Amino acid sequence: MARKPPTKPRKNASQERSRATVDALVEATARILVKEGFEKASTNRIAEIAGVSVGSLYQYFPSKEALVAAVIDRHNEEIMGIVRSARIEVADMPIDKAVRKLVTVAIEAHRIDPKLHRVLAEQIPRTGQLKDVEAFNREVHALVRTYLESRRNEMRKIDPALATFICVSAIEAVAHNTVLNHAEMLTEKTVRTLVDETTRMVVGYLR
Amino acid sequence: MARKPPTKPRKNASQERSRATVDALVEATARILVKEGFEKASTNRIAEIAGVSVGSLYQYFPSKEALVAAVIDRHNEEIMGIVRSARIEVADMPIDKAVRKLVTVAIEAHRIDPKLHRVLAEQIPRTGQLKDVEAFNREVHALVRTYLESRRNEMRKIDPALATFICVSAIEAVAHNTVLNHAEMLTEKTVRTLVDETTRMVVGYLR
DNA sequence: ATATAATGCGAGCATTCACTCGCTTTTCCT
DNA sequence: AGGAAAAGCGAGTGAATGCTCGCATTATAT
Repeated sequence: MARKPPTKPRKNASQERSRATVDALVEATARILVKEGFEKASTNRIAEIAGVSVGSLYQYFPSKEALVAAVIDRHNEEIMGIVRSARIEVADMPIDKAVRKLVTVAIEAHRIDPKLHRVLAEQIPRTGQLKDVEAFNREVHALVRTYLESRRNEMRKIDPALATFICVSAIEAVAHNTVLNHAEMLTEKTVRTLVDETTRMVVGYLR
Repeated sequence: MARKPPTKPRKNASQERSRATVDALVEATARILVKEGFEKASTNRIAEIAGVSVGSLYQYFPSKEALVAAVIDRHNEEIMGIVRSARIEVADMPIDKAVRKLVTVAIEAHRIDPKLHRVLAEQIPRTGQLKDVEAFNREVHALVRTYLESRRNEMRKIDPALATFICVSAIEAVAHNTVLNHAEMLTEKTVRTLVDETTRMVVGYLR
């Protein structure tokens, strides 16, 4: 992500300034993606919005793709933060409570920055970044699978990997479609109903 | 889709020739998308592969986007054909049989042209075409909802629109992820297990 | 046969855009 | 203070690409 130094930096140098530049670039990219869409996100424009020159941009990001990847990563990292802590919180809960929590978290996670989420889902051609996204996906699966394995006694006999695949697919799809279709017009009540129903489906399936 | 004629055609003229051209263009677009990806699909290249000149291309398609949209439409139409006939077939079945059929069909539909499906899902920036895809989506929902409404007596008390949303989301997600992750390495047995499990989840949820 | 419309052609235009490079400014270290 | 490295600059380059336009070829009608 950072530049390849021609020689090693003597100390930490003025890292402050450059980190601010990097942040500004990523932030500008995200803003353009949300407000004007992927097509308008040219490197020149990103640099302009970031208040930085194109030259500086290329000092920190080897390509436009890398910039978009950074935005995706930042967003995914935010989501994973929530998911990871939910996984911990859920560790000692019985299945019905746990599933409810996970479903809630899934919807919450998708609601972090719905506009950005939408752009990432609809407009970004996944080329190369696929590996990163897949990694996050695998982590989610692993997190859920270990939980299910720890609660085998509350469940019917079923392959944990398979159960994970089905449950995660279903939960994610509901969360995803909810956010995409109903955008930001989502009442508390609607969300609760959705959570109730999805929980019911998943719990009913597991045992 | 067709050109705007400067004057009305006298008869049906040599429509044969032009229809062949249009077909060749759409087919070439699909082939390039599958074999070389979206980025390589320039209008010049599409024309070249179709054995047609760029000029002719623009006689029938006002833009590159229109060409891609045609490919998407053709693919969606193929899928909808299967789904529509499944809906009819399912009309008089009880819920468990019907759901099983619909789940099977969902996976089958996604398996029609997995490579194309993957490219469309991963690489095509949805800009403008959104409306079309949304229309297909709405039709699927309508098809399922009318079925559920006709079987209300076999189900617990539940809002049909909500039930449709949850079931369709879940089924589509399983089908989609199955095809995307496991590509074309899918044994009959695996598919049957997947169908069994998904059916179990959905039927259990509905009643 | 001749006129008219339909279809097809493809070199080239105009534009966009990712990216480079030579240079200046800022920061750090001694 | 002075020198070196880090950070920043932005006009310019080269390549790609969507699309046009004037002309050529083929089909249809009279």
